Order: sequence, then structure tokens, then C-alpha cells
Amino acid sequence: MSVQELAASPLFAGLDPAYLEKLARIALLKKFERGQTVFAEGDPGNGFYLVQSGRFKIFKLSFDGKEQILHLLGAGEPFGEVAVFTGRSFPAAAEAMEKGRAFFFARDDFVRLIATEPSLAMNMLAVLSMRLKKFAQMIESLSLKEVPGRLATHLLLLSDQQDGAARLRLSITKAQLASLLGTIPETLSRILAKMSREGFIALDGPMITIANREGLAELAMGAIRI
Amino acid sequence: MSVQELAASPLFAGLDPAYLEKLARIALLKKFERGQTVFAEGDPGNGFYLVQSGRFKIFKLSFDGKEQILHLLGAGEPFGEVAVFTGRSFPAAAEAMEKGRAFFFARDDFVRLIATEPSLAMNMLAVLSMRLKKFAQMIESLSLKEVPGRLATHLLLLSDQQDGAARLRLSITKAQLASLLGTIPETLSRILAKMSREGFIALDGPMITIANREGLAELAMGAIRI
DNA sequence: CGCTGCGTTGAGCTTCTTCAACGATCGTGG
DNA sequence: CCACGATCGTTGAAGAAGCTCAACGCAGCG
Repeated sequence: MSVQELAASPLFAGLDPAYLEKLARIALLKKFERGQTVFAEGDPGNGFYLVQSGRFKIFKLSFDGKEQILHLLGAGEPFGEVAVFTGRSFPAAAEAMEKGRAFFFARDDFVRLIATEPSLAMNMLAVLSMRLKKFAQMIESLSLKEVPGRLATHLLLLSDQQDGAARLRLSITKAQLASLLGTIPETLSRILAKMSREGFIALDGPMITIANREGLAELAMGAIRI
Repeated sequence: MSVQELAASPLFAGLDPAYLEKLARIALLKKFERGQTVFAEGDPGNGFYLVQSGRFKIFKLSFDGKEQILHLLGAGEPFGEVAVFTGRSFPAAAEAMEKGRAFFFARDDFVRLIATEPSLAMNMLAVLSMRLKKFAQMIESLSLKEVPGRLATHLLLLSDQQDGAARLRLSITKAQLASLLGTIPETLSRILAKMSREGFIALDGPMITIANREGLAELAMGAIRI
């Protein structure tokens, strides 16, 4: 497995090349087709994955089949690590959103390595901490904001990730965005339409242009409503 | 600072006494009064805390003052660690719910120690992983379940934590329980009353008795409604 | 005694979901 | 090449869930 690919991940950044070599030796590259399940919620978690290519989603399903996306992952991002350290089953399901590959690291092999390399442990702590922070924001959004507020927050975040660009391309379907925001496509569609009508954004298929950043920011923090 | 107290925490369990001694030397015991703020969301996170006594809550506030409790903490539980590893500010606020004390560990001191003691790192990874799992369940609850389902889930969890006891004592006020469940006291009150009317539970002040465990389990997973 | 925090209940209203229908796009197989 | 089904997105009408606002009882405590 290519050491360079591993080094590109935040999880393995800054590690000694000798360690990367060891990691590469225990990694197993797996292929996934669009829609293929990586693991289901509750499956025994004997290791974790690192995305090599393609995109993957981590999600929860309700009794009646509604989906809540917890995480969207691209190249270099790990998933399924929680099960490694709790020593139990996966707390959510994972699925490939498109054709792609992921490295698999078996728990025992990985734990052996992490126990001897403090900077790997520190990197992993940083990854888990970032995730916790993100989850805390998600909980805040779901419980304290209405859908327009969550959407505004998300759009501003997207813009930030692209150096403040006003013109954004949704890289996921609107149905998936709805699932990420904890709502349903119909509601999202209505709210996008309303935001457009009121001049906050401009819509054009999968393109969204931020037309009133201050207004969106006020929506995001709940200072105003639409 | 007492080494025994530190050793009782899951975070420091199984560590070499010599390391506990080092930890004890960098720990700083702070006192808090009921209602006192430990840190606000956004404060610079220069270290983390470990509860010695009393209870603390971690929470988010909305623009108009509504509160979402993320976490309730008792003796031996750490909080504020996320900021240590993301190197940034606290992602939520912390407050003492009653008179209590907490050890404070400064970031730099702690990072020095954790980098030399793999089992401390592994413990910390386990703690963060458990939290992530809990947050994932919270997100699932908020987005995929209605209030009766969340309440049922919580009651069953409480019962599990007490070896399956049917008679539970709420250790927090109902207003705080509402905040933990992502709702408001009025709604919680109504749903408790309805659950009692329909025979799922029996109410008596702060005591709740599980009268129909199977029914509650079906409520919890969303199989039935009330 | 009066105050404050906690809990409950009622009425009205907002938000969101459900259910249904429909247009557009796209890939596939006949 | 066209027809078909599937996915995606949008819109409307109706209903459910939960929130807001208000009032009130009750207990603990200065």
C-alpha cells in the first residue's frame, strides 16, 4: 500500500516514515461499489477504515427507515475508529456513496502500533476531538435551531471551507443534504425556495449563491426568522 | 493532590503509580459554587477538568437563551478535553450544578505527560470514543425520535445503569431532564402524564416506576406511539 | 410572611411532516 | 433511437407534534 497516500491523511500526518511503512504493511485495501454497505450499525467493530477514494457516509436509520447522516467522508478521512477504542460494535452504519476504496486497519494490529507511537495517538486524539466538536454543533443545531437556521449555518460553513466563496456547488443531492440537516427533502425544498424569494440566496440547480451573507449569519444564529 | 482520587477515574485507571504521581503534581484543585460558570462557550481552552466532587453540566445556549444539555458529569469524569486536542476554544459551556470541586490540568503539562505514556493516551482515546458514541445516539434521538421515544430511551438507560431497577429516582430536576432531551418542561410534563395515564410508568414526584418495560422499549425504538 | 424555583395545565399557534401528484433528467434495454 | 423506469426535485393540502404564553398550586426558605 502506498506510504504517500497514508501520509496525506491528517491521521498520519507528521509521522516517521518508518512508522508509515509499518502502517502500510497492516493496511488492507478494500473496494466498494456505489450504495454498498461497509458495515451496519451493531456489526462487531474489528477495525477501522481510511478513505482512499470515493465518498462514504456514516448514518443512523430510524425504525421506519428514515436516515440521519452523521458524517460525509472523502479521501484521507478515517471512519469506524470509535469501535476500535470502545472495543465494541459500530455505533452507526457506513455506506459507499459512489465507487471507491478504503484501507482497512485491523484493531489489534493498529492498537499495537498506536501504543508505541505517541504522535499517532496524538493525531488520533485530535481527529476524535474534532469530531466531538462537530457532533456538539450538530446537537446544538438539531435542538436549538429550526431548519432555516441549520441550513444557513451549513451554507456559511460550506462557504468558509471554500475560502469564503459566495457561489457554492452542492456536492451531494438535496435529499442527502436534507438528511444531513435532520429534515426531509420536501421541507428543505420549501425553505430553499423561501430563502431565494427573500433574497438570501440565489438558486440554480445544484448551485447556490450567497446573496446576503449578513442575513444568512443572522438566520444561522437564530436572530431572525423567515 | 491525592493520587487515589485520580486513580479512581476511568481516565487514569491502570496507570503506573509513578505516572499518577506526576499527574497529581500538575493537577490544580478548583472550587465551584452552585451555578458557577467553569467556562463559557468560546473561552480559550488552556486545559481540561476532572470532577472531584459535585456535579457539572456541559451545555449549549441558543440565541434566545434556550439551553441544550450535552452532558452531566460526576466524580471521576473529565470535561473540556476537546479543547486540549483541537488546540482551540471550548466548544460548549460548563457550569457547576451544585457546590463541588474539579482538578484542572493545564494543556501543555498534560500533553507532555500523555506523549510519554501510551496507556494514558489509550484511556483518553477510550473516553473520547465513548463520548462520540453517546453523541451519535443523541443526534439519532433528536432527529429520528419524538419526545416520547427520547424519554423512553432515557428511562430504560437509567434503569440499565441501576441494574435494571424498575423504580428510578430522577437525580436532576424535570426542567433539566427536558433540556437533556431537547425539549421544554411543559412538553416533558405532558408526556410524562400521558405515559402514566397509559400505564407505561407510575409517577410520584421525582420517582418514576417502570410499569411496562416492553411497551417503553417499543416506544424507545419508535415501533409505537402514544 | 412573601419570594422564588419547580411543576402542571390549558389555549392557540408555528413548524414540520405526511401524503399525493407531477415535471425533469438520465441511463438502459428493446 | 426511442421508450421506460428510476431518481431527483418541487409543490399543494392536511394534519400532527411541539412550542409559546399565561395562569396557578406547591414547597422550601429567607
